[in-house]
Amino acid sequence: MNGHSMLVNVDVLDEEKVPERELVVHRRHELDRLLDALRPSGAGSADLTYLIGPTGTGKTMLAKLTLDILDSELPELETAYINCWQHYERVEILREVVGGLCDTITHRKVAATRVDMLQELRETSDCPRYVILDEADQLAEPEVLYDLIEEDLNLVLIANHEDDLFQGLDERLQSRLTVGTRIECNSYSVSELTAILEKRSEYAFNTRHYSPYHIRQLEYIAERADGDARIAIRALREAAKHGGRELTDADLEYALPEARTRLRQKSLDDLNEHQRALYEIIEERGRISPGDLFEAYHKRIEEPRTKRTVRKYLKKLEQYNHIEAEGESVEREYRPLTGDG
DNA sequence: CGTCCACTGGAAGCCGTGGCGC
DNA sequence: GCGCCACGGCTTCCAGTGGACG
Repeated sequence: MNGHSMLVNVDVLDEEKVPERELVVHRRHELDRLLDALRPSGAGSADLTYLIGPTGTGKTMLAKLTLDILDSELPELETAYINCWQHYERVEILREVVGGLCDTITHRKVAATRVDMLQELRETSDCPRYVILDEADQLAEPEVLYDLIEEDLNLVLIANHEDDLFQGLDERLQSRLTVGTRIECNSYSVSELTAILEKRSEYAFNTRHYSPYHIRQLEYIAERADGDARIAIRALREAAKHGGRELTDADLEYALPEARTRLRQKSLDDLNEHQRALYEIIEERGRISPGDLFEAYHKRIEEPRTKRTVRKYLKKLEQYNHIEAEGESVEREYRPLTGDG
């Protein structure tokens, strides 16, 4: 890139970091809509907003950025961000919500029952409160939504597909949930992704002039990223780390698969050795019955866990979209999921 | 049909850890 | 420093489900 390409701001190429507002190029409309939807209108009625779209389309970024902006406008508001992949049981979610919203360093952190926590929420309700439930379609017990909308909270639900969100809910709750604002984040087009990358590299490399060659490179990354901004941004970062003063095509060829592996690896890192062994076996076999899987796992690990625990691990792997379970009972089979999302 | 078998996931109990009050 | 106690990770036990087989 343009003579001296020094990476001056790595954070800009961190797909996890919430970017500055001016870095947002292709979600400005959605950002405004979300801000409008969430800004306290005075009515004080509980609000419900949906952010729907595939992975890597800026949903989490939008939600977090919006709360940052609102927070700077009205510092007294309280917010909680919860990723439902990490926490997906009813009490867990409530605990996180209470922890985030009620900064009362609860003397009784004990009080772990649902009713107690709802009570706690009710007692501390004088300022606007916002709860983001990310990956909300992963909720094991969507009834928790019922608890939350009862409590005059502003809920932002993030999910890939809206349908998944409503599965297995009783009609009463379903009709309560259909009233919210829907904001869709579709997959980025190649030109949108290119624009995002241009903006990012402008800040990351502190340069404003691109050679046509450089633009062409960003385009190339964008073409290969499947509309997923995380992959694109990560790839640019890997390329910058790999390359010298100027990015070469070889840097890009290295960076693209590297970005995917890294992103995948990052979620695999959350697994413990048992979960990883199970995943590896499933990946090696391609397709395996629970019995064979347990047997193979038993051989591979020195101190294997019991079947019951293994089942919990497998459930977790399913939650994380690393594997997929098919069929029931004796016909059950596990198989790996490679593409993400 | 009834019985067996493989499998899932809920419930309860065990135990080590870590925070808290004294 | 000591004892208490809740919590999380794990196990054990079990009810429920659905295919296979006599």
